[in-house]
Amino acid sequence: MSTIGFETHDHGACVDDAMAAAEARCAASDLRLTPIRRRVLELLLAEHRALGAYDILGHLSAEGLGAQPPVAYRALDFLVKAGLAHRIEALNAYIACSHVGADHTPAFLICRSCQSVAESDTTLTQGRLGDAARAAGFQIERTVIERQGPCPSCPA
Amino acid sequence: MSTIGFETHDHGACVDDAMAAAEARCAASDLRLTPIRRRVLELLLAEHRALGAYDILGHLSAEGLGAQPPVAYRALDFLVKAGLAHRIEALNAYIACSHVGADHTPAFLICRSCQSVAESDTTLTQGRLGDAARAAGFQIERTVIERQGPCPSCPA
DNA sequence: CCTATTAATGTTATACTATAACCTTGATAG
DNA sequence: CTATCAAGGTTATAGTATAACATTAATAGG
Repeated sequence: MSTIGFETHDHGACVDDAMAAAEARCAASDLRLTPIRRRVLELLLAEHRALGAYDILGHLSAEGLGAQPPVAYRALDFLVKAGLAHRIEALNAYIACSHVGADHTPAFLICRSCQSVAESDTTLTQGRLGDAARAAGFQIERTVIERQGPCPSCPA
Repeated sequence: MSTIGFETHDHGACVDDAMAAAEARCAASDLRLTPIRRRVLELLLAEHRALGAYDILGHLSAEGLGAQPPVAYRALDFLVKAGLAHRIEALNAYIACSHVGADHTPAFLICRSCQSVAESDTTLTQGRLGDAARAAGFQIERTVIERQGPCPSCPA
């Protein structure tokens, strides 16, 4: 299991790599990374932090890329469906995926102060919780795992 | 690990037991289960299903117990803080707790068709995901685990 | 090349979710 | 009995999300 988000790192390279991975994935899957979608992904990648749809929309409209809510929501929906971003349910917000390419069940560590988000890529929970679900006759399609607390950089 | 929600059961007794447990907990912790709070808990217990704040408000206002959003949100906040109900983040909705008394980390199985919710009481995930969090210097205060899919009663 | 078709974007309007702020009422303790 | 505080009442507004329809752009087939 790897965790990305709270370590210091070469963020420029991190963003470049992620954009390259996104390009590759879209090319391979015949998905279109249009200017708006691309820009939204860049905005999300710029911070390891969850951004609301209206935060995104603010940036877009400042850049003349669209001023109405559907513009932001459509781009975010595309990125989420394409596996390039995740929705953080507990915050009604969005974050770029840190593990593009892997078909994964993400688990997030969310700072309640600064809204930094670390993504733990894990399939480990599938085991026992999956057993309980199967016992109940329930077929899991989507899993949300979000843990909140103070991050290493914020006061407890 | 026990799962409550999709099995058939004596629902009258289930509700009665839960109300009794809630009364006991409030008495023991010096919490006030006022008429509105009590009624909201009853409404949540009546179904093993997530209800939105405005669903609750609709019932309350039909019964003359308050017509404005804060009435419902305050009661729901109280119940959640008291451990008598949980918020389902993925649905922006609320459900009665199935394990009153236990200090637990709930995991939910949520039907995407009928919005039935089963609560799995589990501390099992604490282990490995907790390790990852500790390694990242992250102190977990709250955990959201929500899994969605078709339930046994709904078409896949 | 042209045009039929589909995907994406633009736009308006509105629905749904949630809380701030302030005031009134009622319970409780001293 | 009254000071204090918790709960509830009310108005207004903030924040999140989508339906519906018009327009434009990309692509494939002729």
